[in-house]
Amino acid sequence: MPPARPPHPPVSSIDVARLAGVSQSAVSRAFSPGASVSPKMRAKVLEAAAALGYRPSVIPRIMLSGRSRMIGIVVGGLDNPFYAAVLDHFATALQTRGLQTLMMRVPHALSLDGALDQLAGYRVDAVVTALAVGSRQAASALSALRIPIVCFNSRLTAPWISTIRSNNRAAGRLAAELLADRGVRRAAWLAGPADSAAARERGRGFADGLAARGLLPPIVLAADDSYDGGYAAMGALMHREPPPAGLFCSNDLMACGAIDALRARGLSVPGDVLVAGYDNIPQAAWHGYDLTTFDQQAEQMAAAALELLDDPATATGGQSRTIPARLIERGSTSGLIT
Amino acid sequence: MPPARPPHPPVSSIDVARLAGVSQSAVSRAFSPGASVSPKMRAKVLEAAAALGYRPSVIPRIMLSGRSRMIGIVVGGLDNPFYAAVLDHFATALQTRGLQTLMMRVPHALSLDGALDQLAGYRVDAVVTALAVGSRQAASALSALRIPIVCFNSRLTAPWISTIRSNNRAAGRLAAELLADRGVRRAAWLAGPADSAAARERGRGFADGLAARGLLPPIVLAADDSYDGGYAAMGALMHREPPPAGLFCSNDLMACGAIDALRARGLSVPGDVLVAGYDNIPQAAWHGYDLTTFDQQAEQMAAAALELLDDPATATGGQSRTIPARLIERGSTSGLIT
DNA sequence: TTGTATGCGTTATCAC
DNA sequence: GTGATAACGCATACAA
Repeated sequence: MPPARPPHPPVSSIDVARLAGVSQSAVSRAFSPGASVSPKMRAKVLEAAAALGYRPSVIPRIMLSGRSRMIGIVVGGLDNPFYAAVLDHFATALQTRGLQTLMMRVPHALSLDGALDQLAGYRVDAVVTALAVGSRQAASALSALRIPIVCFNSRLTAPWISTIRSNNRAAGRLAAELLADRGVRRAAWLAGPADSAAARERGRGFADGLAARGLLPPIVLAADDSYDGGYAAMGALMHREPPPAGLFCSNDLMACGAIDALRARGLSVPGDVLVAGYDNIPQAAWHGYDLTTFDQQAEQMAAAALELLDDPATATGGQSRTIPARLIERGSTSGLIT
Repeated sequence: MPPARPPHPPVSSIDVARLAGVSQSAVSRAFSPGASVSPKMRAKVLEAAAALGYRPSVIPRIMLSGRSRMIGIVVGGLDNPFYAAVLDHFATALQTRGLQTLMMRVPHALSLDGALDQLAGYRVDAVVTALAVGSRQAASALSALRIPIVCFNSRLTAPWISTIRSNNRAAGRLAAELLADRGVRRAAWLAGPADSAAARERGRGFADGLAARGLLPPIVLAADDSYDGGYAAMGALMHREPPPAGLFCSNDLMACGAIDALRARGLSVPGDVLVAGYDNIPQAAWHGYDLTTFDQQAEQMAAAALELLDDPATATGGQSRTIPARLIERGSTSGLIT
């Protein structure tokens, strides 16, 4: 028994050739832009193709060329608008170049290699991920697949693995200086989950910046990487002690939660507390938050990733590009405390 | 000259067979779960495969089986958290079943057929889209592709095209009743873009519900389908006349904008104006908005779509399923106006 | 310009 | 349990 075919098999070039009374290669040529076909032949083929509803399959092309024109993208949850924006920009950029987006959603950073195994089976030309590659051991497993991989905001580079990063540490320093300039003497750092290297760098930069101004180290709050996490952490802090005058959050989602927690306790932002975040998600610009933040410029990150992948010399990995985060100053840090 | 191959061709089963000194079919069997291979043979093959970094390609399997195990999903912009959530749930559901997500992002609903042409070339097993199929003419073009298509919130069904809908009209009525029960005598409807059939139904239901209570028809505000659209439309209304006591918005994003516009004018929600939205995006639950809304239950919509596609009898289209929207009552409609 | 033949990497069938 | 072989749909080198 032959392998089970789908109930409605797609029309093949042979079907079209039969109907048009020509060879199968003629059909192929009629659909190939630069091929040598007489206009008459092309017309005959296209007519038969239209009658049957024929679409050339790219699958055999993948076998012949060894390139699928599909790029795998691995994301960890689109409930954070920043990741949704990254995916959005990336898919748009890929389509402009005639590439497809094979998307995988993974629950944890740990499942990255499992996802990559599957993507490798589909022979994706490259993989882009917002997830960090945790260990050097995981990296060598990925290197073994010999598929170009670009990570956003991961420190690590390796054969076949490149990195696009935001200048997290400098941004953290800048946040500290901004708050200090506004008169903040006592600041807090709302840290994300411990496994994010990028968030750690932002926190370190923030502490550096405070120290450079002769201020005390920040109160460090650990929280879940979400609106609720920011809300809960800020609420918990205020049970114990008076809130600091300045708050820097490892992302905007947490910052929005923190702001709402402060306001729920009757405090004003920026009247009583200045707040800054990171990512510049759309909600940061909403009038209810008007949040000062750092724009990671997702569009440029996507462009940089494709640039790395386009060039055979850099596609084999080991590259690192830094896209500077731009400070977006808004109302949440405009209150002047003196 | 043979066709240009990529600089680093993937390892094939023949390479593994050569290294292990076995036949190529033995390699295939070693990687097929239920095949008859001796443990010794399997071990030998797996060792050689690991040494070379071999991953079986699914591309030839697609050619033989006629099924790619890829589902195309066409979305129109992830800046709306609702669409991001739909995509998120869908990708998760697909992965649970071992299916891949081939994502396409299209600028306008008009480009749906262009996107489908490309997806057809990749021989996706089905297509799911949150975009509405505009005309019956467009539908017949899609039907010709003979690929199962599931549309969210489109009215139209056709051969190969099924629909998963929210009970928009009933929800609109319910919104009207809720506001009327709270003492609203004069209400407004913040309509989305004209091309959304779902939004139109919500508005019609809202008008129906107001009429059933003997109230005047709603003030209709046309706006862009976004936060800024809601903000601008609400702001413009207040330039002309006093705001209505109740507002129903065709989606949450616009509702958030409208709330911020009201507050920017010194009005309170829900103190002065009651507001309800649609979609139950995460931001609706944020404490700053606390927005009453209708949950479209994206997870169930995704499940229903897969159920339609799983059954060969329903995969060929013409089906319609309704997932009831659940009213989520929050603080934005809690003010009692008497 | 057009037709014929070959190969891409895998699975299924058949003979051993 | 194992190896040889056909087939999937298309693009290409070559022959006509």
